[in-house]
Amino acid sequence: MPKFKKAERLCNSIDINHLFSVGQTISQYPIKIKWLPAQCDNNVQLKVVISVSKHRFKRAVDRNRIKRVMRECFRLNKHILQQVLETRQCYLALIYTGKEIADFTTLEPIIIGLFHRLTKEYEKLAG
RNA sequence: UCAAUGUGUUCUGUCGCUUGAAGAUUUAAAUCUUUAAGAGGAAAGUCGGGGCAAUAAAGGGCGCCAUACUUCCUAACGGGAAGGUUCCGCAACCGGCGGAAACAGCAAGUGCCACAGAAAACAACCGCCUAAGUGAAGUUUACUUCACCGGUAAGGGUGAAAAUGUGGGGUAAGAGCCCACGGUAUGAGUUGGUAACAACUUGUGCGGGUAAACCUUAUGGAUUGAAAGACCAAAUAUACCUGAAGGUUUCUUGCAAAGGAAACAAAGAGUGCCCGCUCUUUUCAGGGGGGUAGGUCGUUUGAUUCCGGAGGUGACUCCGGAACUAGAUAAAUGACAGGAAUCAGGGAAACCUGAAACAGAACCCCGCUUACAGCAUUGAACGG
RNA sequence: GGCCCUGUAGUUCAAUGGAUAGAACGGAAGUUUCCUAAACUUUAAAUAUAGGUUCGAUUCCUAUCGGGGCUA
Repeated sequence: MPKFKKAERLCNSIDINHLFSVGQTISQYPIKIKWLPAQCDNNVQLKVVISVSKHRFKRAVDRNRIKRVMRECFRLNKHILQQVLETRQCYLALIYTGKEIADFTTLEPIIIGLFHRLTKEYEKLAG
């Protein structure tokens, strides 16, 4: 069963700053992904930040809604990345750049496509 | 339609998140299994007030800020309840009802009042009056005219606002100068009321407005906010202490052994020299304080919620019983699928299609303000 | 989370409670020119919203809605 525990979230502010300053970007409307190969002590393959801009969505209800939908998409589809990574590790930041509130049904294919692109990029970088 | 009050849809399946409890695995932590719980009436705005914490404190004054009819409620408040007064409205008078009020003091001081207007505050520009006083002229010799000195707020196209209204007396002309009836401010007394205040009697007064202008009076307020604060504590550097290794030079106490102090950087000093020994520097090891990353507590048992009874016009209070009810921290409370109830449209019906607001806890309470679909209840001011 | 400041033409700024809210740049129209630029003339355009105090509010007060800053 796909799960999403606290250990898979990126909470350290130093790591987050490093990811946003050094990491590489791929994007497809309305989602942008920053990613960076990393090394960490734990046995976790992926560490993720999910972010929605306060500037675009002023009400907290809307932001929570989008973040929950994005988290659900990541939870159900992260096996695509995990197969490629095997024992290696990676930091991710999912950023929502759209202006309207999106459904689960519209977001899921976009995220699957982005993850497939990301696997190709990662293999190019690694090997 | 508007306003107020109440309510703020719900069930099942699969997968997932946070916290608590129990059990298992293993290495203390992590993982797995079972089970329980998991967003609002405003969680929002951050506008008042309080708890709590730190800092400063022996107390007081000035300053600054806030409040301002009365009594009460409350932990407290700029909140609330009941009442009073003034104003507005319900078509005028009376009563009644509905609504609003930053509702102490410009009769303490200072400032301001554009334009217009004689004048915007110690009112004399025009007008009215020459009775009294002085001078001149005329003649009827005690009068007239003129001038000076004056008197006067009754009238004057303005303005938001022009000096208490009407009538009479009075006067040279006038004037609360006097009188009557009013208006209004205030002092005293009586009655009613806890009080604000009301009614009546009586004295004194009446040169505008503005305090959401400075200000005066009275009352209250220390400052900063959980990112407060308390505790534990990697890595790195290290004050200090102990032990081991380990020099040189100088001074000093002492017969000597030995001890003390200072400097130097790779050794120095102590004996005439060497070995040895001692000290210092230095190096290593251990301890150790403060403290960063990080973590724990603060943190959810409280001015708590529900039920019943009693008191009070009411806000609210008291008594008894029962219950434990989110606790995240780059931030959980979700996703998908299928129903039920509500509303709208279509349809004879079965049913089909669509809609469902405002909005997301962050230390905790009490209020206020603002937003709000649908449903329910209540109200939306009259007689003589 | 907490604490502050601020809102005026399209933009940047003025205006002691007092006449029709002013200036610069920009916009529009015209003059000039063969055309453009420059220059000149004219013109449109604003007090965030809603109440209140006052004779009168951009200014004073209250609430709401925006914008910005500080605090780790």
